[in-house]
Amino acid sequence: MAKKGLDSKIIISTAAQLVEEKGYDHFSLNELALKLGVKTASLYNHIEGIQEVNSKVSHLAVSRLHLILEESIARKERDEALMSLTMAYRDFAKKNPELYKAVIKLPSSEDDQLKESGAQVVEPIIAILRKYALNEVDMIHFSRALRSAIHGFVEMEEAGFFRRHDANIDISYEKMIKGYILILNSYNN
Amino acid sequence: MAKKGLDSKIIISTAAQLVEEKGYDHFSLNELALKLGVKTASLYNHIEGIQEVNSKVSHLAVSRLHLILEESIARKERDEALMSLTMAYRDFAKKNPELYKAVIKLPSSEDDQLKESGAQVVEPIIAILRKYALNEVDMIHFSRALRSAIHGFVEMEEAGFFRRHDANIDISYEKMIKGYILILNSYNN
DNA sequence: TTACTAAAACTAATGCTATTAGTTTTAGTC
DNA sequence: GACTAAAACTAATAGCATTAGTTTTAGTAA
Repeated sequence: MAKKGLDSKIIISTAAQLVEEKGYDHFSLNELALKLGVKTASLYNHIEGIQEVNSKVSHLAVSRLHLILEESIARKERDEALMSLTMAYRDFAKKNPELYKAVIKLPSSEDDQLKESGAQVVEPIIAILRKYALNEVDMIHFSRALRSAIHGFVEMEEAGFFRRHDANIDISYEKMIKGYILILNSYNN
Repeated sequence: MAKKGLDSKIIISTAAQLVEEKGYDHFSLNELALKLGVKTASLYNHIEGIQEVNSKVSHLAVSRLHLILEESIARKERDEALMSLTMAYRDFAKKNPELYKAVIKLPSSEDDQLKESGAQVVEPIIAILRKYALNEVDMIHFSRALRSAIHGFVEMEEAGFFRRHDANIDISYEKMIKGYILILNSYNN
């Protein structure tokens, strides 16, 4: 019963690990406590409840995605940067499918947090778009469409919606991105 | 304790109603039984378990969406049909946000069922695309991109990701769809 | 070195959840 | 009117999140 040196950070990163191992929908505080070598009730010395854990796991997921997106566009710009970012995004979702599910679940309650976290994914996209000749409003319209396409694609792919045909799925994705790049370049320059 | 005349159909449609009322994540067999005026255990005379209910609710959701998509393209074709279908899709998701969540959850276990249900949404889209000059493979690539964009958009909108700016969200959607129509028409004709 | 305190662990209990086993009632048929 | 199978029931189990109350620990002050 010695103090285990638990803190919120260890709890959340272990939770994220558990989410990836057992699946987002099968995460439980019991298993989390077990993995931490602690009784379930003891977790409540460090957390408010399970929804706080879920929320923080979502923020962790977004942070990791953000990091990867930033890395993907380092020393790149325009078409090359956009292709690199979108590939890195899908790669992240494929390597961390269960954790990625947490990204879309950022609880809509805590609105300010949501804004900040949402911004983490938009930010590198906007950074790329600034190198094209779009006005501010069109940039937002375009970024929404692009994020929709990327997120929609990786989620539907993971859910198994794109299994049916013999059309190669990597090519589908690449063609989709190239379509966006085409539209982007048509704005002028 | 008279027989209540329960059957799978009534159970599933009531479940769908409950999902919409209480939210997809707060659905329970207890509340379902309560709403049907029956004890929870009695449900098991008609269903295997909760995952069967979830699965069938998903199929119901897809069927309803399919119906609406078919209606939306009746007596229309090409650009007009595509615009109508995509607007109807988003409309459905906005009017039935909780039920729409069931659409993406078609359990990946039952593969054959999944193929069939997935097909229900692709089918009317493919029907429209046949009027354009795409070959079979490009049609599949394009339909994947389009479905990704539509689904991604409505899900991210519902999750609250598009709240930040003053760019009008309806216009974002319309511009996105018009982008796809532009690409589609560029294939030739 | 001892006493005190607050944090962090614990045990135990509550009320949800889905599910199963066994029992009683009902509706329809022979 | 008796029989049968379906469909309701009651009761119990196991797992879940959460809360209250208790004990232990680590660190500080006397």
